[in-house]
Amino acid sequence: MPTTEIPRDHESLLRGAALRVTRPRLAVLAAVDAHPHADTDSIIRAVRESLPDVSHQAVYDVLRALTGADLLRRIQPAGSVARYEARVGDNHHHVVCRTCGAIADVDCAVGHTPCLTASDDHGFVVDEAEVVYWGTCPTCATAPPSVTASSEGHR
Amino acid sequence: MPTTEIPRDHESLLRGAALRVTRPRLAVLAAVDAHPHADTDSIIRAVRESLPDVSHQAVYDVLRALTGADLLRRIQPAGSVARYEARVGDNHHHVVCRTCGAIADVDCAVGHTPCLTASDDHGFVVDEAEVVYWGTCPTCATAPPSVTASSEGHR
DNA sequence: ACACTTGTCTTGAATGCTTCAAGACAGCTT
DNA sequence: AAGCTGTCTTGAAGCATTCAAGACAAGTGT
Repeated sequence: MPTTEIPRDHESLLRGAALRVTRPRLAVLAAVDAHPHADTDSIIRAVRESLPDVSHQAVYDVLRALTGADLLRRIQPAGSVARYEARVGDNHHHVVCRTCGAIADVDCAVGHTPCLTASDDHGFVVDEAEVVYWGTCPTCATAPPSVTASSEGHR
Repeated sequence: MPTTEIPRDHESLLRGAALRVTRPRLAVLAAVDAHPHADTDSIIRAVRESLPDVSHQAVYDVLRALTGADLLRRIQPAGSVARYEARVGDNHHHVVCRTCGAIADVDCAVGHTPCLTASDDHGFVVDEAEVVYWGTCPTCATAPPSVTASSEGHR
């Protein structure tokens, strides 16, 4: 994973979305590519490895611009901060660990937006069905239940 | 049927969950019953109509206790604050309006936890599948786009 | 009934993610 | 190269939620 290389891929992505090509934007795209499902803070730290002086505000701004242009996807499971991923266009879902918050991708079980059909949509015009699988990741499942971690669920 | 009460009343619900019966808790249960999908602030205001002096902290605490006892369900669509509903036990999902944030219930399309089977669970032990349908509610669909709303972002 | 014990509520403050605002600056077009 | 427009920097505020410690009341046993 050559992080020093300037990926022309990202540049054309930005141009294709009619967005200006700036170093913070390229760095954010690279950071999200390198760290899927990373939260904003991780992205900021990753970006600052190549651009030490970017402001957090710039990152927030870039993330919003890229999300609005459908170059990035923002996911936010309940109880978690905002996270971003570069996989867009395909409709895939996520498994979230209740214990540690780890996220993994899950391709749609049936393959072609099956859940999009709600039984009764109450007149809503539905354009997306988001599925979140809640469970326990392998690491937390095998780890011995610590006092602090196990009592998180209900006190 | 001499002494048997319908266990629907809130007091027996609390006792059944080994929780003390207090006025704030009864008021919170009543408020959530009256306002499905209400956010914390709405619940606080509703509770204070009958108990003007409850602290917000008490409501947060009660909501956490009731959620932990599975008497309430906490839902939190991305970009929204925490909301609570009294329907528990059945696995139903939600439609969320992108514009105004309105939420409506949707019974599971297939009826018996169908989405629980992920194509590849990455070793996660999945115990729940949460589905959120994103779209536009009837009100926002018919409402003419306001100046402020249209300039928010292009989508 | 009475006091005891434990969990609940009140008060007050802090935390942290995210956004707002105004000016400086740089990318893109002519 | 000049100008325009959108982007980045700086600084600070907003708001939902949580933490902490003490006061208080709901259950429980004598």
